Amino acid sequence: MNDIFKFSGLNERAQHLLKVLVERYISDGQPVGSRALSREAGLSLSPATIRNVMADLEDLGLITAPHTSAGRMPTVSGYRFFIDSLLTVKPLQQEVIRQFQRDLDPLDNAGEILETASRLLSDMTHMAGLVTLPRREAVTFRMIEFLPLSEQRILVILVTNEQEVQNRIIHPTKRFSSSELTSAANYLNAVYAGKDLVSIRESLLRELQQTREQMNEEAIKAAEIADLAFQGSGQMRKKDFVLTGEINLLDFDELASMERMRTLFSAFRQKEDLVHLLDRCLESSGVKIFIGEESGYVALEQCSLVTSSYAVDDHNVGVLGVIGPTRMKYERIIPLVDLTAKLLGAALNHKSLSPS
Amino acid sequence: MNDIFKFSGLNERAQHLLKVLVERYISDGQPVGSRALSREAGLSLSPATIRNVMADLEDLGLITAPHTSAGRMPTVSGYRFFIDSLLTVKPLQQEVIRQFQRDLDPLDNAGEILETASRLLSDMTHMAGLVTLPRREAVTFRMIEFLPLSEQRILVILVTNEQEVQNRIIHPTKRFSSSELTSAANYLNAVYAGKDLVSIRESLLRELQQTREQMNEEAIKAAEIADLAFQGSGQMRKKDFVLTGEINLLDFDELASMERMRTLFSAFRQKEDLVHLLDRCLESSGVKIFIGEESGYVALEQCSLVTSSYAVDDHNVGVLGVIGPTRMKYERIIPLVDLTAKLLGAALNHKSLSPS
DNA sequence: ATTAGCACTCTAACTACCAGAGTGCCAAAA
DNA sequence: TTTTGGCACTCTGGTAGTTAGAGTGCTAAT
Repeated sequence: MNDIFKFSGLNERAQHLLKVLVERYISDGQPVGSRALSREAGLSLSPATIRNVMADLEDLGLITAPHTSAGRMPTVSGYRFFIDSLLTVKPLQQEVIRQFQRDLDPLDNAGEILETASRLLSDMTHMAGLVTLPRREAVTFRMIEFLPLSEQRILVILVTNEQEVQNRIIHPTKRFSSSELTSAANYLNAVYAGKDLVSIRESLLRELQQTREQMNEEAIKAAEIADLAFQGSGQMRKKDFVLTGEINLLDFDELASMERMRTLFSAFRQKEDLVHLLDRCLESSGVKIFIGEESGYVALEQCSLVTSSYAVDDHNVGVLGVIGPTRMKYERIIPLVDLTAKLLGAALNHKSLSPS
Repeated sequence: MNDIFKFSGLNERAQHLLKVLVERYISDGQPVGSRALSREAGLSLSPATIRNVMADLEDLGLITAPHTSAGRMPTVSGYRFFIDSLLTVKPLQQEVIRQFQRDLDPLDNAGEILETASRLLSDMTHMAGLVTLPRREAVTFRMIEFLPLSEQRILVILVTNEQEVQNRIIHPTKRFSSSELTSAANYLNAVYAGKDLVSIRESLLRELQQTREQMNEEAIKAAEIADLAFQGSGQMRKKDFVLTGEINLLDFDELASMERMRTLFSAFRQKEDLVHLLDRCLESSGVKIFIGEESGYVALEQCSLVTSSYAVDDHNVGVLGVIGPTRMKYERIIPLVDLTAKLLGAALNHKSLSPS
């Protein structure tokens, strides 16, 4: 925003030339020279004039030349200004929207929906698609069920708010009879339905620490087994996000050095940094863009990240987006990400729970 | 085997030289010349003599030279002969074995065990690790449970033979009361426990086609809902195998052309070919090796695949292995793959079911 | 059977050398 | 004052030539 202010002193013409330059660079990846720009811009100005303007743009740090006798290419600031003020996004074709719906609508399990959203993103953009799992703080308890498998092993089925079913096997030290289990389940279902998992765990711990006499037999048993059952149910997420189409990134020659790829792929593996970056997008809605180093992570140098948060019940619960070379067709990518976020939210909203 | 026969006419000395040559080539990736070989082989033969032998080996198609004035490197037949007759495998260090056990033992869910096995393979070998999911034909039914979620949605929990729990949501057209559901579950559990899923489906279909009068009310209801529940339970596998450490492959310069990587990675994506190849390993036990084009798939050119099947209850149910450059340290990789297969089988054997 | 010697070949690395593209600047034109 | 043509300059990328080094095959001597 500061930037917009700073650069808005640029006259129409300079802005227009910058726009054309960026577009041209994005579409063929070569530094753009004054000749090419003069032809392209439709302003009937001679290359010499263009050169003057380009020199100004370079002074402002918006474009740069890899060496004296090459054309110019946008800097990060150049891209930023282009995206914030110059870009004219392309409305999506109806057909695309319909296809997204066709792909997402029939699914009725959260895992597949996320997977499909990610795949749609990567397929449509030919870059890497990325969808974080919906965040779990808001997980509320719906019902629990115990199935005795053998003497010492009990299968716990935990149904949470319309999103998913968790299975877990516990090995209680005490023995529980089949009827004790059912009544424990009944008790828990009655008392805790609708509460969120974190507070349930707290309350269970409290109960167990209380002097036992105050509680009836049934409640104690229930609390004991429930304590086991809920253990670790909070942070049981093994995955942080669904990433698809990483391979597409091999196709971009600006990224296609082995070294780059290696760092990029290990960044995908490590996840922490990426997750942290994505979490920062969770707060506010709408499309966000990180250009190259802007993200603050070296691995993403030369890459841009276009993200949007998605919402369930009007709450932002996750973030999705695409990762690709800085030199990407933003005017097309942005609406795609936006659309996907909206449709993903919608799909999760009225769909039901699922196997993971 | 044919090959062994064919080449066994080679005298001791030629075989020994071939062995040293292959080892040397594997360890530094450069074609090996007569000078180097004469030094390395410990036979106190002059380079000239070595050259004569090398010429013979070349005539037999065991080694080849990339151009006139380079050393020789093994051909596929050369590798084959080396592996089948010349290789001396290194016994594993106790420490390694213990680490594998440490990593695999504490896990109690099938998914994690497979994942860990694959990761162990890729980490220890610095190549790509691969574990197919245990095959499902042998899945037997243990118990089923129905949880009504809402009017039209019922959560089905299907527990199979110690391996895993499947969740599925069905939308029956008829309404089922809570007690109908429990009695249906009881009925199914009583009748079908221990049978395999395929035959259960068949038998269910048969029952449904029979004239209804012959069956009691309960059985009909149960059959109807069970039919829904078992639908698609056979081929519900979304994944065919667990693949880890693909990224490691970027580190090998013989594979590190973008073009190679692309074809390789799309082969991983497509899966069919790879799965088909792996399935061929399922029949027999023991370590199998495919060198380069031997596999019959172009994508694996320049790669070798070292596999072994793993068994549960003395039945081979899956295949695991590593994919890496043809130029890999077989004497170390082979026992590693072997060990992993054995330990994976063991871990699956006495471990219990799991969330997927 | 082995080896030394030698002529030969092929690669990889370095140099030199344009041609092409593009720039910056200056002075003339508008 | 803005625009433009002209010109000298610079940098890259490709091509050609050269050379050192590694390795070979063959022959003749051991």
